[in-house]
Amino acid sequence: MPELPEVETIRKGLNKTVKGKRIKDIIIFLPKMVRRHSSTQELIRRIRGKKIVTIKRRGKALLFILDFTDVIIFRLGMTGQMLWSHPRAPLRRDKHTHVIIDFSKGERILFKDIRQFGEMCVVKKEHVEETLTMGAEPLHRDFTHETLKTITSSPVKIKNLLMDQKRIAGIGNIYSDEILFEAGIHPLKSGYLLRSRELKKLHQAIGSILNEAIACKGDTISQYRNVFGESGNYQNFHRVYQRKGENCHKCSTPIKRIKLSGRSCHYCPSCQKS
DNA sequence: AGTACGCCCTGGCCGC
DNA sequence: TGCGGCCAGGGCGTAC
Repeated sequence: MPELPEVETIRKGLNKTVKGKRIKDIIIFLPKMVRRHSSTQELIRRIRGKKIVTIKRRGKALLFILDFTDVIIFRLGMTGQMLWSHPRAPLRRDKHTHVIIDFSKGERILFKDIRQFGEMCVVKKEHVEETLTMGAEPLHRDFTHETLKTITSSPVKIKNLLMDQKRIAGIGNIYSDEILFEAGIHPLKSGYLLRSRELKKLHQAIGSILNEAIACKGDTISQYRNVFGESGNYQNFHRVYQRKGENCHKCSTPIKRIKLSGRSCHYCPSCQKS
């Protein structure tokens, strides 16, 4: 389940491997992975022969900036992977490889996705934002205490606020649980009930947890791998996520798990007060 | 407006 | 070495 830290790790790997290179061809094995296009032919036509200027990230989306006007947007969904295959390596396509981007000398990027919730599309640079409709970037310098205060001025439960991509981009189920534990805030608390001190802790926790996870090269619960096929390490440092019944590291109270809007939600009933 | 829930989808796991 | 049933959830659509 790639969230911001996993996508950021993949982005770095892509910039190490295929930045500045020209796309020789793109092969779509599963047409439904391509969204927002009348035909895959149209998408292929716009990508083939183009150079990748750089790879950026917006929330959980990867942006391949092409010369001169287009951008390829990839969303990895739950189980999407972007795997780099070095030049002259034998092609290893399994049934979950839905898209292959070919460079020269057999160098490739494989877009794999077991559950097929991922997607890709091509849009003009100036249409990226309106296509994604995402909120604030939590690691950007303009994500201030005031930004967070505005975002959380709502009766919506704080866990849902953090996961709402239109408010904050890139935080999913794992990191929202971890961030709320770190900030000592109960997941069911309404955003507008947060006191100034809690907002400050939440703002700090968003930065520290996401950066810590990036330093670990992401979180490998099951499917996540970076472009080199390597796992991340953050799963070894979970404070609450998938630790139902285990003791809280701070107070030894068993971690609770509840359902919220169809998603599992983990927290310490003692450390996280409503 | 906020929330619940179904849908897309596959693999892992459980019970028999 | 089955097999049915359930679960995981990102994002979106729909219903209340």
